[in-house]
Amino acid sequence: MKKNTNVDIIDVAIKAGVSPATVSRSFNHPDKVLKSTQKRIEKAILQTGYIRNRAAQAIQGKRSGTVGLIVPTLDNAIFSNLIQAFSVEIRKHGFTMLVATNGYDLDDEYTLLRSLLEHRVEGVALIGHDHSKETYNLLNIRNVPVVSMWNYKEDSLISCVGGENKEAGVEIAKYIYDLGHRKIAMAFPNIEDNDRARDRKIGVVEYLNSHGISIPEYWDIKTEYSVSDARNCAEELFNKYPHPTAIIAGNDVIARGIIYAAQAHGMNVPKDISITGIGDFSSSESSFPSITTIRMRPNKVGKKAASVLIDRINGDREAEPTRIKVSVEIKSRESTIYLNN
Amino acid sequence: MKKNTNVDIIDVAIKAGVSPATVSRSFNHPDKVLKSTQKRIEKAILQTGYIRNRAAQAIQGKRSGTVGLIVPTLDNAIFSNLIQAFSVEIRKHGFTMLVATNGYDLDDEYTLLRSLLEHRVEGVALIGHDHSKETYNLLNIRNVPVVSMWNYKEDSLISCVGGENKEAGVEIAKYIYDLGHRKIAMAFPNIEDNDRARDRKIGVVEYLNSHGISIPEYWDIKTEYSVSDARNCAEELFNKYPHPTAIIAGNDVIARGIIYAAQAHGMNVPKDISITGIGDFSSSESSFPSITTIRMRPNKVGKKAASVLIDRINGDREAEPTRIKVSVEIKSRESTIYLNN
DNA sequence: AATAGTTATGCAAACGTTTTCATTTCGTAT
DNA sequence: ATACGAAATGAAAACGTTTGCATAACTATT
Repeated sequence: MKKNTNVDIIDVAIKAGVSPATVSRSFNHPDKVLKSTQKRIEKAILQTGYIRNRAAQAIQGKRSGTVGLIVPTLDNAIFSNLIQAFSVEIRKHGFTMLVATNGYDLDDEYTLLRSLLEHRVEGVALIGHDHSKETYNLLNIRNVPVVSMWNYKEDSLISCVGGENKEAGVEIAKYIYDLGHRKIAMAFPNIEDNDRARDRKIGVVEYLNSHGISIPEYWDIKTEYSVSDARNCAEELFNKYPHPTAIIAGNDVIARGIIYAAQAHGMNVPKDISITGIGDFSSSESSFPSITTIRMRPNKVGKKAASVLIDRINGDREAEPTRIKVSVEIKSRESTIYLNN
Repeated sequence: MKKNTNVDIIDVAIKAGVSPATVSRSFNHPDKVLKSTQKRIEKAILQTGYIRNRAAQAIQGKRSGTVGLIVPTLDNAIFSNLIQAFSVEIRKHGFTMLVATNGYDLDDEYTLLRSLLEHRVEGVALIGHDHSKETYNLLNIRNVPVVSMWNYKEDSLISCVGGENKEAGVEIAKYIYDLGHRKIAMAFPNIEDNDRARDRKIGVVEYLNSHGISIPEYWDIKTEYSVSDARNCAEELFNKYPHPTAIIAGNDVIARGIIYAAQAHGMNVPKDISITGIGDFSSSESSFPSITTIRMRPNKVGKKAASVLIDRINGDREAEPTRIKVSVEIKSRESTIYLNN
């Protein structure tokens, strides 16, 4: 079997009896090439096993055919739905996705962004609005099309697609409050450098405060974004402190961990304790008990963010940021119950 | 703020008072450049805001600094752990990852592979050994370093890192059999084009058959790889057919869905029914009940596969495939119980 | 002090495309 | 048949690096 790492556009051109320019045009501006010529070129491509070289294309300074994505982690369900939707949509438009994870570290994010720009991605997608000064600066200087996913902010510096996380916090707090709960705990991750979690938590706290409820320190659980850590933290609460009648979790993954902890502790969810999430990831509806949560529409956000990004890539570089607010909505399910005493 | 999309290696060279060649060398062969010269170059880079152009580097035909990854889906926990580990390791060696999802479609996979090769990835990682003729052919013709993750095969055509999935099937079946279960159901996804699932299922069926157990059609559940579909399928089983005392699921995600179905049906896991997974994903240990499963070490596989791939990128192109078997091991947890009647 | 060997740097030719501009070909109206 | 505009194609320069070869600047050896 002959190895052909080296067949180029010229070989194809010769085989097809045309010039390299025409072959190039048949890829990039097919309408400018005669149908019959295209056929000959396609045949030549098949015969030679040619694979076009995007690097050589990218060097022209125009298109690289790639977009970059930086997410905190791939390790759990949190961003899975979102990324999958984003990836599929991006692909539809002929782009390939470069992915990097920063482990919630903003300095690392800057390095990753640089690395993506070295590869001349045509656009970049990030999560949320908490990014380092350097990151914003670099995006601005290079004038890269960029979209932030997962949190809506009406005065964001960059385009964004997402729900309003503070509103999500308010909604879930209101829901729990309206069910009659007054002894309420929270479980949130570190809110520093994480605007989504911060906004949610602020929403929850502000709503409860304004209704005369303040959450004591020992009911203000700090957890990582993982089922296991959430479970551990919740178990500590159940073992050491008075039990609340409801726990508001920062997202569905955390909620899940808390539910496991409650069940392991012999409690019934929701009879003994109501637990809520935020996010509505794909398995939240089918778990048992299913999780009462705020629907943040990860699929819609991912898909929409992809098209916003592509529009900006193809469009006006100087335009105002595009900001799309995806409505949030309470999904009432089995993990919560009306408190009647 | 001035926009500088266009500063190149020559600008840096001028600023630093050296030739472009020296700047280039300071990136790629720093040992060949005087320390003091490097300092001047670094300073010039900072002053100009230069970001090197990997496309122009890639065009030399040597390094692109990227590797490609094709996975069936990003949508759930199945590959999350694996990809995260792979991504982190790849990054340590200065590579950026191009990711594509094929939705378990092998024809699509071929198209994606082509697309990755257009971007001149230096290596490719795939899942399992079921790939189209065209895919194998293309990999061979282009002589791309490649590694297959998640399934070990001693005579694989390409390098691989993973556990022996058939063995995993045998182990879990043996475990359930040894607990005294004889009325056993299975829940697997479509095994066509999916060697991992197929091998597991074969292992289960062969072991049980050789011990005189055959699984009736209505206990041979076909499900998708999702919590929700698994739950639906299991609910159908519970509603319509005699109950088995144990269900062997194709992976932990499916097991989770079945557990939810059982609980929703008022059963206690494991008292009323034992349920097992395969895989041991990060949340399997901390769920309630925790899942008895086969540990397939996704983190280790991802990390190891990354280093195998990098070794092959840097090493001998004609070498025999590297095959690394990651041991599988039963993790006995709460979702199973000894059957005493 | 002269020579050989070593190290650091520069020069210029590649790498494989895309695109502008020029040219040819074709169809159509006269 | 002739001229004209439109459509298709070709020629060649450009994109921003890397690298082999040549040269210059040292170091060490005698």
